[in-house]
Amino acid sequence: MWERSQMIVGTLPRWEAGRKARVASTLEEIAVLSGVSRSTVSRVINDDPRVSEATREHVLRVVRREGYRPNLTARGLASGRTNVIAAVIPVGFENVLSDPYFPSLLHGMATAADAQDHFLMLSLGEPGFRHTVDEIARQGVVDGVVFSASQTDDPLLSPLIATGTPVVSVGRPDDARVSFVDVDNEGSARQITSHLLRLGHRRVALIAGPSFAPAARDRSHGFRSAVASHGLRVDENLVYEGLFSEASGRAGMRALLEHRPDAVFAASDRMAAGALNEIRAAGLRVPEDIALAGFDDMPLAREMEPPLTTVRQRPERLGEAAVNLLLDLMADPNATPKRVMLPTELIVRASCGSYLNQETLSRQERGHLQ
Amino acid sequence: MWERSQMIVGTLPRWEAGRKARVASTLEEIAVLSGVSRSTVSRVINDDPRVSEATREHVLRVVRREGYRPNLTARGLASGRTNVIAAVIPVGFENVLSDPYFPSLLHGMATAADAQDHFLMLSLGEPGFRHTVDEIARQGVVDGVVFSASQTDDPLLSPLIATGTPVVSVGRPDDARVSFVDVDNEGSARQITSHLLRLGHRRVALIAGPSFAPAARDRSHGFRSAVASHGLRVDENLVYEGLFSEASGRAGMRALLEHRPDAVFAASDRMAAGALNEIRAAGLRVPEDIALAGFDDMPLAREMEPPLTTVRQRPERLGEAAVNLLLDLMADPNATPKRVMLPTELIVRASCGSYLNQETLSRQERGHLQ
DNA sequence: GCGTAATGTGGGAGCGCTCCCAGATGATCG
DNA sequence: CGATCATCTGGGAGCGCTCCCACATTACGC
Repeated sequence: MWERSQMIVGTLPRWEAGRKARVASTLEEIAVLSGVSRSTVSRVINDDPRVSEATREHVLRVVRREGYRPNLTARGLASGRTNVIAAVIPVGFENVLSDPYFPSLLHGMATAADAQDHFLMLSLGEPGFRHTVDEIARQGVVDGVVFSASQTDDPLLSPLIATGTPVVSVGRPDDARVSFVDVDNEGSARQITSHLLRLGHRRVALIAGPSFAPAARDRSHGFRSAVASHGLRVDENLVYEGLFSEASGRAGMRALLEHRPDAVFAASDRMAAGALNEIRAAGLRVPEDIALAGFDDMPLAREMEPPLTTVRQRPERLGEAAVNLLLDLMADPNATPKRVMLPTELIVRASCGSYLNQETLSRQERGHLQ
Repeated sequence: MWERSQMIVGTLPRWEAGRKARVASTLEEIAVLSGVSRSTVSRVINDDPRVSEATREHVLRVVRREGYRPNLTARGLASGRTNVIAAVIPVGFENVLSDPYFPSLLHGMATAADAQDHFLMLSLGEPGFRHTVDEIARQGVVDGVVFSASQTDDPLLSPLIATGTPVVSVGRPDDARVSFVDVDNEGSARQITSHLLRLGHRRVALIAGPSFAPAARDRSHGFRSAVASHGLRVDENLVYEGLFSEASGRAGMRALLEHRPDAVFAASDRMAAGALNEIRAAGLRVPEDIALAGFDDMPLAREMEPPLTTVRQRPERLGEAAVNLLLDLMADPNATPKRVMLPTELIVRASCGSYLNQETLSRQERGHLQ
């Protein structure tokens, strides 16, 4: 039921259009005003050391007085660099409701870009968009691209690589040619699974992410490796492949329950939330009957009842690292592909039934890890 | 308690750098290859009608065969337009956790921009950022700006206007010179308040947004106007000014409870969520003891217990409308400022204690509204 | 004192486009 | 059949910068 208010288009009182403040707007003008050549002004603007201190000061004074700003388009044309980098965000990113992953990622990218005097251009990897990122790259608008990996081996990536534009992926891509930043999904999954095992659980189930996603595969490997290193073998009945979504978490838990797990590691917090609902629906309790752990540490994890033990990753840091890596790559165009792994944190909360206090547990785990 | 995995920087196996596919890359080259002049190719590329059909076809064939893309930087320098618009997102936007407002807004802007062959540049309005949007505008990188109003009269806005760059604000700004898109906050607030009053509530309280935010002021006016038009006067004890946040909603509700409201309109869903918690903590029930309504219809509203009656606004539509309005303004540089009001929907859920079914209520309200 | 650097500075060419004007061609018409 | 016009095409002049090379000036060595 709803009432719809109407759309209104109106006109505001006319206002004396803000005349642009009168400013000297070209290098040439500044040159004339300060009695030097265009070249010298250019050197001053670009912090070229081959300018005498006196000249520099004088020119800078004129520049400031006139409020001069170099025209970046002209600079781009002459120098072949635009100082713009593109951020490619995958399909349907706004549907990832209540998940601040992409906003945080973007924030990190914007921060790093700004700090290094670059600009961020947003490119959505949606089907139906007319301007794909490879086209943008080929039109010379951007110097490099941060590719925020879609869940699958994205069809946008290959054409982009073919343009020769420097690319950094956020999250390990399928294509081994591209540099990337990522968290240690495998190690983190191993760590949190070990945590469950050390608490005495023996039938630890896995609600995995989709196998086409490298991050999901890595987390599954970590899980398996942890189980194996505790001298157990993985019961395939206790492994379910979901889609990272809450719904698939529920479905997974429903399937797993009949095999009576005593603990569950869900490869995303959202799947863990779904699993929790299903466990409740079955009349069981967390953590008393089944221990539960997730991955991501999104805000949701803290707010769950009970709060969720999980692995914290920091999307903002990923974004910063991606941009910094990209800028490195751009500086040295025939550098070899690089990878950067960012640290994660194991966040222990009530959902795994740890009765040890944090101090103790911390010491235990450290001991175990070395 | 946490364990920190280490940061790792590694090198990937060297890969034969993807040589750029050999492509003709300038107008001049295409001109030579197709035996016409640079000017003619330019006309073809820009859909200029003054080209014979035969020539056009021929040139287009060559263009396609060579995979030629015009260099947008050069075009920008020559034409004075870059086809780039900036989106300014206010301070701390990633902190608005679990609120998909900005992602949706950006998505809408990106969609509209792409459809009209423009690019979106992201500019964060954070203190500490080196490159403010007015500077970006003055450097000639963008043709126009969509300013996503921060809560307060943003200090970034004035310098931006002074540059003479076309600006559209999302949400009514304090400055009357700028065009904007917005939802009808006042009308929508009046409507949802009337809804509460028509359900028989007489002591309807308001948890308002911060008075420095135009949207908050408008919603408060709507509330007051509805109360007045029902022949009641506003009890100032039943009005609390919050900050749109959940915490301020709780605090507001705590203050209001002693004045025994029978209904509460919170000017944001987050404040409504806070109010709900406080009502519960006081041992009261929603909607039996106190009816509750919010504003925004964020996902949270649907998931609350009970689900929240609220006003739905669509950030994505706002983003699209803002970009479209901006492009209109850019096309006609000395147009008068314009405003566009987008429709909202009253979403009736259980929290207001409506015992009427939706059909009936809908008819009633329609009758009442005309 | 002169050669040789080192240090500053100026000017030209050119980045790849757009935009304007001039010219060529053919159609139309009194 | 020349004048007039519409239609199409070509070339020049820039847009505001960077980058390179040439030149002027001063510093330093023996």
